[in-house]
Amino acid sequence: MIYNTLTRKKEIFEPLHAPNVGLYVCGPTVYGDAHLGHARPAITFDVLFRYLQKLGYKVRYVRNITDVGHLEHDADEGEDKIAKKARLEQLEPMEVVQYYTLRYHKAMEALNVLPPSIEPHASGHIIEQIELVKEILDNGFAYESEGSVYFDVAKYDKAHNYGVLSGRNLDDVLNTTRELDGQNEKRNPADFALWKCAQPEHIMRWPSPWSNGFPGWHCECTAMGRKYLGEQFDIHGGGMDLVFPHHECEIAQGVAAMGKPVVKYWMHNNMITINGQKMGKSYNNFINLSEFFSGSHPLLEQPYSPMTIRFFILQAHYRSTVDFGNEALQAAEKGLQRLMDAWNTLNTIPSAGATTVDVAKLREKCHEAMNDDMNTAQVISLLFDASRSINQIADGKATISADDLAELKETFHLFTFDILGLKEERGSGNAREEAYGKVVDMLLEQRQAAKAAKDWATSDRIRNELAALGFEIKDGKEGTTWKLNR
RNA sequence: GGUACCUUGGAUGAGUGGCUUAGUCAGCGGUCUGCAAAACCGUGUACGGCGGUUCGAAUCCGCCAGGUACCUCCA
Repeated sequence: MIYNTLTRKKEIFEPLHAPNVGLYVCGPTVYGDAHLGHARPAITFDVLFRYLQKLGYKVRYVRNITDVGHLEHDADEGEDKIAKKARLEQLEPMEVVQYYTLRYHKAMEALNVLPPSIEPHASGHIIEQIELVKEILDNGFAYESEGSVYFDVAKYDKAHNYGVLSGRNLDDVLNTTRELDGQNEKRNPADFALWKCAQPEHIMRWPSPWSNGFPGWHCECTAMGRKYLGEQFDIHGGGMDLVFPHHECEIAQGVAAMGKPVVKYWMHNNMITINGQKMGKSYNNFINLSEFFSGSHPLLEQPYSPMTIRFFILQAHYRSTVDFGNEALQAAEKGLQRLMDAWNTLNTIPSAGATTVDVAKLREKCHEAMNDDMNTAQVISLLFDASRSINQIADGKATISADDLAELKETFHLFTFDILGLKEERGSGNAREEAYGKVVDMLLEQRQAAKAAKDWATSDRIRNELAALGFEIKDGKEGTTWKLNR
């Protein structure tokens, strides 16, 4: 069962072409560093991707990189964000795209988000987008004006129904649309651009039958979704803030071009808030993921590891807002540690005759929770229940049979690592080396104390055993130093 | 103004008619321990307000209060 934004109900998930599943998720616009808000859909749909695969589906997961097309209305011209940033930094647009795409991938990897099956760039699918615009024009749901092409919302609304996803009706949209650039080129203020004629200073542009320009910002998902997942596919996901207008327009484009709805299930994750307000670029209250990892942001009391953030996000249901807070993050950090400790304990506990833990029921309830619109919070609470049982066994207050122990290990691993995508974090290379180095220093302090007490047996033993491990100990005038010869 | 949604204990956050006052973190008491830590056991207070439906509501309905998002690029 998954919640479908289109019907506002939980529905049984039935793929169009089982065992294949098509999943499309709106990816980032690569003109800035990924922030906590970007982590939410990436992690949410990563878990969905993982779970569907575990259920035996063959999933093709498409997550795009938006590197063209988003108009910026607060700028004086209809210049897209990538191009604007590029001019400011005196870089080629594709240099900006490359830079932030790599940074995004790095952050995703740290969060243990699996790469999608296909990660198409909008700039690499201009031809498909032009094709889409042509089809909509041919079907009469668009018109050309001054080199740009606009979607005729009023005409579409009569034939089909505009606003099915967001629950709007056209009159409301008309009454509330603000004055925008190029409004005079449109027949109707609610019409949206399919192709935009480029202004002279606009550096990202492509030739088309209408003008040198660039595609409207809803085209890419429709065009690329169709190319890789077919004219109809199962699930389209993204943040709730994309419901209108982005996804609404996608639906309209798809129907206008192909005559039928493209997507069967629409899934939307909720926002992450900070002091009750959405975290976003436009509010200037966002915290980059790299700042979380390093703790370098005034609002952060300490660094938070990628897994802490992943766990923090998964502790809430994906359709609920989650409020950022140091106290909450610290609670997540400790909770995650408890879970990981339990896993390590699980691998050491002995089995004995009778079982006092109902492993089969645990597994069943975990599946139930996942099947109930991906209730990861519920799954985590069940894993904590299992952790308590594990600790009880370790304490000798409960027992488990060999079969059940194996089953528990498998179940625990399946949900914790394979489906929720958590992983054990040990310190990074440098942090570990530093810690090991300090241990050597401690031993040398012990040796120094032994030497001071003229306990030569102990001091020599420490030196010889360290030497055997490859540590060269050098007693100098200024004290003892060491290095590792290996 | 329109549309959608939210309001659960010190913090966070599941639940959506009785089977759960979930779980985590924090607090308190205990067991264990040379001391600690971890672990285990026990423990408190919650469902925004007011009505209604019902044998029974945090859960359904209505009204009120407060809040958020979208309507403009946004995850």
